[in-house]
Order: sequence, then C-alpha cells, then structure tokens
Amino acid sequence: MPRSGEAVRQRLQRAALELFTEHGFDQTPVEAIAARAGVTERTFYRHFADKREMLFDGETELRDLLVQAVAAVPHGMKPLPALRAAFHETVPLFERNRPLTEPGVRLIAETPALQERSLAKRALLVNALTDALRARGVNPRTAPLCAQVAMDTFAVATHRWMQEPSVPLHDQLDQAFRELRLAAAALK
Amino acid sequence: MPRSGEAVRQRLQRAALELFTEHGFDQTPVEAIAARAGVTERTFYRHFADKREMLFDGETELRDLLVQAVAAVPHGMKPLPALRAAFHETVPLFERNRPLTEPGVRLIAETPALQERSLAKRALLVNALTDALRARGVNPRTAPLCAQVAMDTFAVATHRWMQEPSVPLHDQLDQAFRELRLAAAALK
DNA sequence: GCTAAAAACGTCAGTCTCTGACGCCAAAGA
DNA sequence: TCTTTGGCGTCAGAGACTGACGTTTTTAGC
Repeated sequence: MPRSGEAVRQRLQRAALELFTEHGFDQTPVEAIAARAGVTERTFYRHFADKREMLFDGETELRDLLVQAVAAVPHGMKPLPALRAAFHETVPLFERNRPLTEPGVRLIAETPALQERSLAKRALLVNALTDALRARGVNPRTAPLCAQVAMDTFAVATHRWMQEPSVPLHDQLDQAFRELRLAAAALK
Repeated sequence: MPRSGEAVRQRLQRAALELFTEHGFDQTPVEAIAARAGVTERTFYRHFADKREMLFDGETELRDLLVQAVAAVPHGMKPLPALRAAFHETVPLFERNRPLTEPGVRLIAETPALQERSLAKRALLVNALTDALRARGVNPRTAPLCAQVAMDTFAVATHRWMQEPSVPLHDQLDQAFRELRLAAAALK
C-alpha cells in the first residue's frame, strides 16, 4: 500500500469514477470512495476541496494552455479571431484525453450539482480569457463579452464533437464560429 | 402569529436577506433564518428546495416573460434580432425590481456558492430560449448558440446597467448587441 | 546510516445541510 | 358539528465538510 501522495490521489479518482458511474454521484458517499481507495474520508478532503471538485481536474491545465495561446497569437488580430485561433491550439489536448473524459461528461450531464460546478469552471475560464484579451490591448469594456461569446461557441463545438465523433473538432470549431458570424450579421 | 403559508414564506425571505447581508451567506445557518422568521428549520425546507434557492425567486417569472416575448416577436425576424427585441420587453421588469434585487446581486457576487446557482439559473433560461427559438422555426442546430450568445449579451448589458445607473437599460442593451455585431463581423 | 524536519495520513469531535416519518392543530367544506 | 386537508412541529438520521491533534512516512542533511 504505497503512500506517496500522488498515488493516493489517483486511486481516489479511479475509485470515485467507478462508484459514480455505477451508483450515481448523489448515491455515492465520500466514505465509500475513500474506503475503495484504501484511505480515510479525511484524506479525501486533503486532496480535493470538495466532492465535486475531483471531476474537474484538467480545467486548470486547459486554462493555462488557453491563456498562453491567446498571448501567443499574432499582434493586430481582432479579439474573436484571436480566441478562435487559441481554441484551435487546445484541440490536441481534447483529442488526447477524449476516452478519459467521456465518462466524466456523461456523469456531469445527468447530475445537476455537477452541472453547476461545470458552469462555474467555465466562468473561471471566461475570466482568464478576459484578462488575456485585455493584456493584448483589447478594449477592456468589450473584452468580457468577446471572451464569453467565444467560450460559448467553443462549448457548442465540443458538444457537437462529443455527439458526432466523425467530424474533427477543428472543423466543428470553424463551423460554430461561422454560424456565430452569420447570426450576428443579421443584427443591424 | 399568522399561519397562512405565504406570510411565512415572505418572513423567511426577509429574515434571510437581513442575516445574509449582515453576517454573510456562509456564516448564516438556516436555523437562524427560521428562528428570526418564527418557524422551525424544517419549515424552511418546505418553502425552499435549499438554502440558495430563496435568492432566485424571480427567475421563473423572468423566464416565462421571456419565452412569451420571443413567441410574440413578428415572424420572419432572425434569431438574434428576435431575442434582442424579447430582452427589451423585460426592461420594465428590471427597472421595477431594481431596488429590491440590488442587495441580492451584491450577495451573489461575493458568494461562490451563489454564483454557481446563478449560472445554473442562467443556463435554464438559455434552454427555455432555445426551445422558444425552435418553436419559431429557427434551425434547431444553431438555436442553442444564438440563445446562449444573446443571453450573455443581455447579462453584459444588465451588469453595466448595475454599475452605471445613468444609462438606461434599453440603451445598454442596444450598445451591447452592437458590440456583438462588430466583434463577430471581424471573424471572416 | 542516523537523525531531524516536513509532509501525508489517521482519529476524533463537531457543525451544518437536507430528508423522511410521524403527529398535531387550524382552516375549509359537507 | 364533523371530516378532510394542508401547514407546521418534533424527532431521528445520513451525509458533506472542518479543525485540532497525534502518528507515521518520507525527505534532507550530516
């Protein structure tokens, strides 16, 4: 029974995902997760802030990658094209983790408490993108709107990609942003 | 001590808002709210699904009004203009309840648990708008994107309206949608 | 290889949220 | 006046977290 810290964390994640998919999120006490991982309930809360948090581990990684990608976009590019380019940079990350995240998204989709947390994580991403845009010199007033709209477009693209695996995520992204442009063009 | 049901509900809401603004949301047990309202903790949960839910009572009213407004928009209008028109219909509702909702939004802004619930409520609104758009014959595939983007634009407008009360909400709305059009026009 | 600091874990006690079951009492209708 | 219904109180309990403290393991320095 190793005690290296990271091993415990991974055992907790595996145990939680198994129990969640078997009995559901709400019907799985933290005590059961800890027991399957060979650890105490108290240790669970030393690795994760709360029960929901363990389902959203890759979010910080995605956020850092995204912020870095926005900063790396060529100067002079308008906000939405810049964000679209940044999202394209994250495609490999999604394609690589696809089989791993699939049971997670299904769990989130059918658990209201997890949907709330998912939306909160998305809001954190939007805030980070807003700061990244402002760092590029984008109008501080319009930066939040651009970041939010781009994030929604990205979310639509990934959602479609989950349901229709045949179309590459790159194409889903371009398609979604194209629809955004067309819809907005009808405004004036 | 009346026992009419609705009176208890209102006393609970008043007591909660007072205690929340005084000690904060997390530092206010449900037991204290019920005590100030002259009832038991159990009665609180007979009126509200959970502790957060009492802060979001007007959401269903807003949703119904919004769905109805989308349905009432003239035929042939494109999704985003239709949604913009529908949002304009809700302006009186916001202007009327402004002093009442002000302490609520401040509380939500500084309480992560309430932000999560707020985002969840917004997602419900987006789903309702998506259905309303589809009922108008909008492309079922693009309806979610339009509803989401319009909701974000509306949120930006109301947010600015809260901070700069001098500019009417109608103008904030038009301004935000104008920025959306300009930002999206730079995409192709 | 030995020892001391630091990190990880266990144990215990406790608060708070939320739920089910049961009984009581007031109000509305026959 | 009697019955029914709905709102409420009481009780018991599960589950999510947190703080405090002691113990064990790992790491670092000699």
